[in-house]
Order: sequence, then structure tokens, then C-alpha cells
Amino acid sequence: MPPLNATYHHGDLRAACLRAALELLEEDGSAGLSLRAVARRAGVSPTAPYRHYADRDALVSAVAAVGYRELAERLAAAHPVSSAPQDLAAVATAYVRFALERPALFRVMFAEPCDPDSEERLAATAAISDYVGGMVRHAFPGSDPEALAAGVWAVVHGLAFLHLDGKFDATSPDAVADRVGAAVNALLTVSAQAPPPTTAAVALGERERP
Amino acid sequence: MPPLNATYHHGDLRAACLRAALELLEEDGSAGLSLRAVARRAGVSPTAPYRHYADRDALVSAVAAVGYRELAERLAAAHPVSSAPQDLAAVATAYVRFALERPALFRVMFAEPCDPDSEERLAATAAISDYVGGMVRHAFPGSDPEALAAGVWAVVHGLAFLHLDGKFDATSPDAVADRVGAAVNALLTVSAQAPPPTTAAVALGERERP
DNA sequence: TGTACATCAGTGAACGCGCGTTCACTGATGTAC
DNA sequence: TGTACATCAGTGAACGCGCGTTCACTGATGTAC
Repeated sequence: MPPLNATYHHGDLRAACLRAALELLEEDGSAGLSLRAVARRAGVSPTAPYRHYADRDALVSAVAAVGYRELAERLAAAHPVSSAPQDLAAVATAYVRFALERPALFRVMFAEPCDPDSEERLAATAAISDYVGGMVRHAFPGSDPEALAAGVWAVVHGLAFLHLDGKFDATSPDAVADRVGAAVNALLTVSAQAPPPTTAAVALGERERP
Repeated sequence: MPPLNATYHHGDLRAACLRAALELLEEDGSAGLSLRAVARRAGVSPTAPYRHYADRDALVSAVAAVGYRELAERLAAAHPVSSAPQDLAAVATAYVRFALERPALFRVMFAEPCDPDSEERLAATAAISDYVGGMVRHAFPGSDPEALAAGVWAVVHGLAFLHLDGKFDATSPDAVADRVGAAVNALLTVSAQAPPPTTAAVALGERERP
């Protein structure tokens, strides 16, 4: 069980803690992260992690940053940065699938209070935001990109959490994918089917755009 | 401090616990609900609530149910059940405002593991769902109502949590309202501005509708 | 190449905390006669 | 109207738990001469 280089000096306990934390989150989807549990898993005394993380929040922030990076990879794998409107459903599905496959990690990323100054965490969040922004800008050049990016992120994020929290049935991955795709498409096509576009556009414009 | 009827027999400890729990959530926006804290607040021994709630989960479910009812009221107040498309932004804003004003309650409603069989909780969730469904059906008669309702709920829910978890700046209520309105409107108008509707509709239709 | 020593990265005991829940109990209430 | 008694709704001590964090410590490592 102890790795080959299991010396008194661990070698890279910082990375080992991160790995341990991710494993624990993977194994118990509803677990909260505890420094002690992480130390236990890393095969180290409860206080050893303090050599590498100032406190629990610092560890949580580092874990969250890893999560953001992996989510960004998944999104990019679902579709490269420059995409067309019809790719949106695929990206949405990838986002929700990530949340459902790694629920505990996803919760840590979004629902844990954290060190607000953690640079790597902020950078990782920004990467997600940029990805969505770039996609929107490219796919819907005529739109208000900032507003639309917020809307798109909100849709996928909301779908993820509503499934995660049992508001939508998440037992069958296929059904989830169907629901996500249908919801996204319904939103993007609704104004075409609803009352005459101009009417709708005017009526909705309670916030003017220059 | 003790109410007039503060007898040994409390009178209505069940309701008092509920009230105490809501107060605690109101006061500390990041607090978790604890049975002991609720008992303390109700001025009663730590074990007294067990006369009225089987366990912590039962209390949490009851609290969540109250939250759902209040949220439903807020939405209905923002707009009656039958609404037009242009009312959607107002309802969305009401949803997000509720989340930001009562963050701890909102988290209990959605992020707490709970008794999945709690009838009052299930009923209260269904009420929200029905409200959104009814609104969508009425405002967008041509749409796939189920898919669109899911999409709309997801948007507002995602906006709520992204603000709550610091992904969007939530310091100014006005800015939040603007962002929510803009995001909703951007989503609902995007297909009118994007590539020719028919193209988009076909391309997006990876899920056929009868 | 060998030795002295500073630094580094761990250990392990201990702190105080709040939690959910159990248990045997007791005082208050209300009902039957 | 008064009394006996069952039931109800609380109390308070105790259980065992895991947590974050501190502290003084020590064994391993690496560097300077």
C-alpha cells in the first residue's frame, strides 16, 4: 500500500493530499471534505497537511481549482472554443454530465465557502466563464454577449443542480441528456415560435440596449 | 422573553421549532441547521424537538417546505399564474431576489439532503414546478411546455446559485436585477437575431418532437 | 570523503467544540368515575 | 365537585463521534567546510 518512495519525508505530500481529497469526493458523493480524512487517506498524521496548506479552506480552494480545470477540459472536449449554435446542447450535456458523475467535487467547486483570494481558484473560474463567453460570441454574433453568456451558464448550471438535488430525475443518463438538450433547444427556439418576433422583442426590452 | 403561555408544556413546540429554525437561517446566512441550535433558540432542552420531529432530516424537510411555500408566494406576487412572455424577467428577478435575501433558507430548500418521502416537501416542490409550467404554457403556447418549463426553471435557478456562490457579483441588488433581466431576455431573443430561424431550428432539433 | 549542523517535514498528544441521538426520568395535563 | 390515574411533553445526563487547530517534539535530509 505505501508507495515505493514512502519515506518519512513523503516527497510530495501537497499533491498527495490533493489526490486523496479527489478520491474521497469520488467515493462518497455526499461527503464533505475534511482535512483529517484527507490526511488519513494520504497515510499521514492529521496535522501533516498543515505543512502544505494554511488551513482547510486553502485545501478546498486547491481542490476546487482542479475541478474547474477538469470541467473546462470536458467542455472543450465536447466542443472546441469556436462553436456554432447547434453545438450548445452538446456542451450543456457535457456540463451536466460532469456534475452528475462527480457530484461531490461539483459541490465543492460551487457550494463550498472558500478563500476568495485564491488565485488559482479565481483563474480556474475565469477559464470556464471565458469558455462560455467565447462560445456565445462566436455562435451568436448579433447578441449581447455578456448577457447571453450569463444566461447560457445559468441554464446549464441550473440544470446541473436541479438534477443533482433531485428536482429532476437523474437516474438515467440518457433521460438526463434528453432533458438537457430539449430544455436548451426549447429556450433557444422559443421566440421563433411565440408571438411575432418584433412584438416579443419590444415587449421584452424593458432594459434598453444602446 | 418567554411567551405568556410559557408553561412546562410549551403549547406548540412544533411550530416554535420551525419558527426558530427560520430565524436562525435568517440571521446567519451561511449556517447549517442543527437540531440543538433550534432547541436552544426555542428555549427548550436539546431533546425536546424529538417529541415533534423524528430526526434532523424531518425538521429540515419541514423547513424546506415552508421555504417553497414562501417562494411560490413571491413568484405569484411578482406575477399571477397566467402571464405573458414579457413577464418572465420579472418572475426571474423575484426568484433570484428570494435566493439572495434568504440564502440559508434557499440552500436548505435545494442543497440539503432530505427525507425524500416528506409529503409536504414534495407537494411544495411540485407547486413551484406547476407555477413555472403554467406560466410557460400560457406565455408560449406553441412550445414544448415540459422542456421549456425545465429550461426556464434552470435559468432562474442557475442565476440564483451563481450569484449566491459568488460567480456573479451580487453586492448590488439593482445590478443583479439588471443582469437577470438581461440574461433572460438575451436567451429568449437570441434565435431571432442568430442565423435564419429555420436553419437554427433544424440544426438544433437533434431531438425530434412529434 | 567525512563530519557538524541547520532546516525541513513529519509525529502524536491534546485542546475544546458542537453535533445527533438514547435513555430513564418527572412534572403537567386532562380524563373517567 | 373531587379524586385516581393514564398519558403527554418536557428535562438533563450521558454516549460516542469527528472535526479544526495548537504545540512541543523528532527523525530525515541536505549543505558547508
